[in-house]
Amino acid sequence: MAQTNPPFMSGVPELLLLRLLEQQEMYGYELVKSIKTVTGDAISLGEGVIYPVLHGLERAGALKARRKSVGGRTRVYYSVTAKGRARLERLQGEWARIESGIRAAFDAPSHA
Amino acid sequence: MAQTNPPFMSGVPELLLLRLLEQQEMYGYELVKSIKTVTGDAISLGEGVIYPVLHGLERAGALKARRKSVGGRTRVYYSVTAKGRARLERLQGEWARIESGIRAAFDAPSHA
DNA sequence: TGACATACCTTTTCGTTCAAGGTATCCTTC
DNA sequence: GAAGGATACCTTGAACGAAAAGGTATGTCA
Repeated sequence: MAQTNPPFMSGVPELLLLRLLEQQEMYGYELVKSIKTVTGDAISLGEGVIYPVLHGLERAGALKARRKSVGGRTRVYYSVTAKGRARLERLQGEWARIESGIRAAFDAPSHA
Repeated sequence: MAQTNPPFMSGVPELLLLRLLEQQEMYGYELVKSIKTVTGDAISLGEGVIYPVLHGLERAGALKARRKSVGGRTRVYYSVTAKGRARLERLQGEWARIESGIRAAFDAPSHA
């Protein structure tokens, strides 16, 4: 069934990850749970989405990872770098632009 | 270079087309110009995006087309069907959900 | 004649989300 | 001590769909 690229989701995982990690370092599994709660259950991202994005952002130098053993389990904590903060800011601007454009389109008067 | 899937644009063309055509019938070229103005220049979609979406929506029964000759030129006017209106409503709901989720994430308090 | 706007369209590219599956450890319950 | 669920990491494959670039043709204006 693989319902891919559902409407309006492109770029959203990256934006949310950067936002959450900007506030405090977290690990993948934790981020999955966190996104669901901070968005008030509006947005839910699976691990299959989170991990690739995390790795991609790390490769791009936007995130920094460090391993930490907690109770026999290994966690990989991610935090945002200066480059990541810049990226977040750019993405936020992009989002604001699109969002305002759509709002404008729907606020426009109904007749010609 | 083909910068595909730019952040936050998935589903947006379809949403805007349905919104504009809900208000009055229009043809492709006109929609390209219209989207730029109603969104306050925030969103600009090329013909390579508009036409495929238009055709897809027509095939799906969301739009109805009729050809019209105007000054030697042929225009294809599109209007929204009942099915299209339902689709627009569903998409609007989707958009509202995502938008509210992101707003919630950014309104959340900055510390743990 | 040339240039530009109008008006339609298709093809190709490729990034990205998602579902599904895979491994391993820990904790609780029976 | 077996079973099941939660925790925690990860990869693969598919499919979608936005964008760029290119293509055709007519009208208008200088």
